Amino acid sequence: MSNQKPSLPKGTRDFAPSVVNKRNYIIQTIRKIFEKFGFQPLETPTMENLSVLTGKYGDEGDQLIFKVLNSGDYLSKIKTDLSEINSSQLTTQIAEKGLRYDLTVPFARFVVMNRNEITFPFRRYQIQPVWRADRPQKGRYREFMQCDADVVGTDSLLCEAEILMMLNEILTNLGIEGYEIVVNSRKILTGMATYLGHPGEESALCVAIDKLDKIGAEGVFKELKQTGYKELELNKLNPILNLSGSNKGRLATLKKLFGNNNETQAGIKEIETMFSFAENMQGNLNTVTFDPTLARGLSYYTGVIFEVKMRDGSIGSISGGGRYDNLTGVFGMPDVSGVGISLGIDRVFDVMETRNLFPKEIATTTKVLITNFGESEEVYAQQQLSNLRNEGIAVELYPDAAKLKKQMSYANNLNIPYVILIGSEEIANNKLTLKNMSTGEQNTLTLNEVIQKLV
RNA sequence: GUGGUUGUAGUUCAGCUGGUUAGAACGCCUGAUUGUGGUUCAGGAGGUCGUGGGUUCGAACCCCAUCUUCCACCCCA
Repeated sequence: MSNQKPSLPKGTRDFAPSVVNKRNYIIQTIRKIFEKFGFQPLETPTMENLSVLTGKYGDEGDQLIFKVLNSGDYLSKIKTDLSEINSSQLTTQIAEKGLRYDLTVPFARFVVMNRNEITFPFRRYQIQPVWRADRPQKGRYREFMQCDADVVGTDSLLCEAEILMMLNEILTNLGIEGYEIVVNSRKILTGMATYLGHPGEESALCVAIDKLDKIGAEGVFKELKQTGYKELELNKLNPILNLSGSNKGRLATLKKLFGNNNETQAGIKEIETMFSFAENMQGNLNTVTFDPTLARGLSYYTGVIFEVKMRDGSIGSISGGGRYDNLTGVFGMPDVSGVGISLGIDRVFDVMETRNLFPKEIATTTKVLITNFGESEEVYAQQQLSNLRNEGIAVELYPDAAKLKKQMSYANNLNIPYVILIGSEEIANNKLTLKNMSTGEQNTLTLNEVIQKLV
């Protein structure tokens, strides 16, 4: 038999038990908070029909969708001459399914398909992996986990305000500091294009203006000139790029600047309303920055947009989202407004790992190891094992009568917090010796005393 | 998708202009310590140098291809 070297597809990873425990810690924290805000869980299939996915993420996005080859002898079913078609035409003939690219579009599809069963407004959260055929980099994987919370069926800005609250609560609970929730409105960007004399051309503006941090005002201008913006028009952009002061001050300045530009004023109003709702709920707005140059996000956003980034710039955004007024429209269900955010737990993980933010005790789910002294102690040990499990304590008995040193280092390496020693003395007195592995302290106790300490 | 970069022990990395048996630290195993881990000490095991070709008397080192890693662009969690 030939010896083949095992390997993993590019951009995918195994998660060892200690890593899964850390990821679960993040997921549980997020889930708990999503549920506290009234969101209900939803899961959708790994695969969607390509007709559902295609065209929702722009041309670039379409290319990043992993396609799933049709089953059977798909080649024989091709009707056209292979030499006359290109790869993308071939793709439509041999692949009708693709892997989920995000959780928002499958959610929209679900809402449309189940519109008669759903009670609106519908709040759901969804925690599942998604796949993108992107070129991997740090914090960028081909398979990664997204945690989404969306509300559809209302255009109330209460939802946006709640998103700010949830993000704060999640990140604070995880112990993450130095993050910034950046907000803007797509309407402000649309209005900005009009204001600069290019109505309806905000996408070029968005692409350029979003890079302000990276390439500076000159870079933005240079890029916009290439797409048809003129020097004179661009000068009007300066006061926007140079906004300073508090969120309220910036909003006020912008309001004056844009005068009777209705689109922009509507966007500003949205942000103001969102802020005041959050204030009513005692939300912390110190972590929130209104930035009219934030332009990230997928093409379907129409209202407020969000992005969470680390102030030290150590990683790309850890969360993004916004309001989309017509996502269900493409599936034949118009006039349904939705808003949501997506947290990338792989990036949250990377931030927490580099900053050592994971509590030590989550490294394992096992609470206690019972040592194995050999055949004569086995019966008693197995009984105690069962007694502890019946109390809901996560416990394992070392399966072999290995040297105690080996059993102890097993518990130590796996970060199991307690060890119970059962030898002839313990059996004779009907007791257990409980050792705390972090303090080294140990006591001989009755079963009930042990249970009280461990529960 | 475009351009660049990386790959040597379980892990992180040395390895000179191509020249004998490829090194270190940490980890692992054994013992000091037959009822005590995390510290200490003594000893030991472990590598087809990512993979496949090529150049050469000779390749971890040079060339080509391929996979992988990371970076920039694009885009994004």
